[in-house]
Amino acid sequence: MPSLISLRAFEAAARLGSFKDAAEELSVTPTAVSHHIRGLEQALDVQLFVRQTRAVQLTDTGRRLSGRLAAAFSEITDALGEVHATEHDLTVTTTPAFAALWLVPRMEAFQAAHPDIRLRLDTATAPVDLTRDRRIDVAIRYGVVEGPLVARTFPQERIGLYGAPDLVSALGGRLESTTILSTVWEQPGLPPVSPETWIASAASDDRPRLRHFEQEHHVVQCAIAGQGLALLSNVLVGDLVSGGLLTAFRPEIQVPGLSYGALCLPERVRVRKIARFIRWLEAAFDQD
Amino acid sequence: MPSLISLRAFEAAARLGSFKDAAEELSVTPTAVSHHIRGLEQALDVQLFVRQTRAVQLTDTGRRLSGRLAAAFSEITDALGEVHATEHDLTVTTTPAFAALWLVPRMEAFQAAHPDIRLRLDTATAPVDLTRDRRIDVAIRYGVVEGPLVARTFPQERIGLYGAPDLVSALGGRLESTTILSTVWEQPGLPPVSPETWIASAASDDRPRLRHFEQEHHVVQCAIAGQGLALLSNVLVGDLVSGGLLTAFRPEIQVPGLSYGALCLPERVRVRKIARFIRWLEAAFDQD
DNA sequence: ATCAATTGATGAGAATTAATCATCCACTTT
DNA sequence: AAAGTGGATGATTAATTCTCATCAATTGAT
Repeated sequence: MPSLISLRAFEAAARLGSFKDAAEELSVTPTAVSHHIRGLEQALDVQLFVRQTRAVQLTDTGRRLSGRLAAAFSEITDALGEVHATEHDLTVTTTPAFAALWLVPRMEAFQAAHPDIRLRLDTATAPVDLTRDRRIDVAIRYGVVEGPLVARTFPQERIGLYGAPDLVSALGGRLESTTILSTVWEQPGLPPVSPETWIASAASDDRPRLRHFEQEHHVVQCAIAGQGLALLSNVLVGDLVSGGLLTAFRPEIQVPGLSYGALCLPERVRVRKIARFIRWLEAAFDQD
Repeated sequence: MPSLISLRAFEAAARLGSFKDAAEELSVTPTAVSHHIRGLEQALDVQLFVRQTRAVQLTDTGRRLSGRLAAAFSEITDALGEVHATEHDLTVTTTPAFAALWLVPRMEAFQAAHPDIRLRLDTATAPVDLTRDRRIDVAIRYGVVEGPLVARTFPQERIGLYGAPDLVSALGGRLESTTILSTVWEQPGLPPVSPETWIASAASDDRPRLRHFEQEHHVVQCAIAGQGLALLSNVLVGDLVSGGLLTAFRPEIQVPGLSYGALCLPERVRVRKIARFIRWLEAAFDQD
């Protein structure tokens, strides 16, 4: 059997119709390709190319062979790619807000710590069934943690009011003249905290305006723009507070929220890339 | 991309479940296989085998990869085999009698002259349509030579009576007491010579018995056994006469027969293996 | 018409890969 | 306990693969 390398050289030359181009694709010199193809022709005792001046042309036999070789090599490439993807690509699904406010800013650190794992984010809004869609490796969910999927629940969040620093200091602890920005939750029971809850916790008589958004993300943007106080989880606003974009309004009043949890199929908890990611998640939560 | 050789080593090891067996299949030492697979695992950063004592076991990933690699390598092997077959296997179809009496005894000489061409004989009795069945390269036909397929017609045969030497000398030129053995021809008009024609040519009044066979081959066997005189072509009996198995009865009486011809598709006359075979056929006919 | 540029062919030598050798190791069998 | 088995490892050798230096045959541009 002729060497596989010469077969690959032939396949590339056949596909590109040029030894020179094949050589370039394979990162070798045209000489190497020429040698390989000549050797192949001798080994098979078959003419594969008709040499013309400054050009080569496939024979019928060469064309038939190259077609099948192309299919075989592409199968090999695909198979290797699939292995790499399933071993080294990690797809995480989570809410847009958690992704944007917590995960994305930390992804670079994860990549630095695990350069061999490529993190892919799935931000489709519909809840994903891990048992169905095997392309998802890990889901980070908020609140309800049910079924056999739990891998790890992270510390309970605390919910408070956050606003742009200028606004917060201008208010001086009074809510009367401002707006509370909050999110409309589709799932019943989520979250356990509403603007009213917070006001009750603060034992305040103020009656601020209320504004509701579909997307938690928008709540945040609005708050940063100074248009009101956002009712948000400490987990989500942590970076924004450290960055000086937001600051807590009466930080002593924090209502307990729910928890984030990382979920994956039980049989996959020990898959290396998944175990690594969850371990990294734990450490990152602990650092907050 | 990891080296194709290590992929092949892995595929063999996966298929056989043993580095040692894979090494044997590939005609290398187990050490080489071990090195390759380790290198592959490092290149892909994936574990392919779980090493146990004196045994290895595929991981899930390894199994998936090896399956696809096996398909790819088998495609490569098949493609190479097909190329070799279409280039170096030459399938000839002809009549059973011509095959047995003329071609087969000369095949060895052809093989010696063209060791890179493997001659295959198709002795199916039904006439073959070369335009339909592309597995047949050359047909050697008798008599009717029609259509666009003619490659070469060989010299006209002569038909005479042949018998075992003892019988022929015992007869002393008289036909009365013997039997004429001949073949029943399915195609009308073939051959142009019947026992009656020969008797007429000999201007003989003898009335020998006649015996007809389906197969020309059987006529020959019967004649060799001394059971009568066979009406046969000089082409077919040439070797038997030189070998002393048969001898001509009244050799001066020879009726002209038809010709054998080699046929192939016009566009394939110049294919190397076909051209070589036909050239060899010509030379062999000339030698008779 | 000349001269550079392009594509491929060749043979010799360098560089890279692959294979082996010599040893180990962890068991299993006798 | 000794011998046998299947695999692992590192150093060394063998083999393959690639490049370099040159040629050759055109084509296209000046």
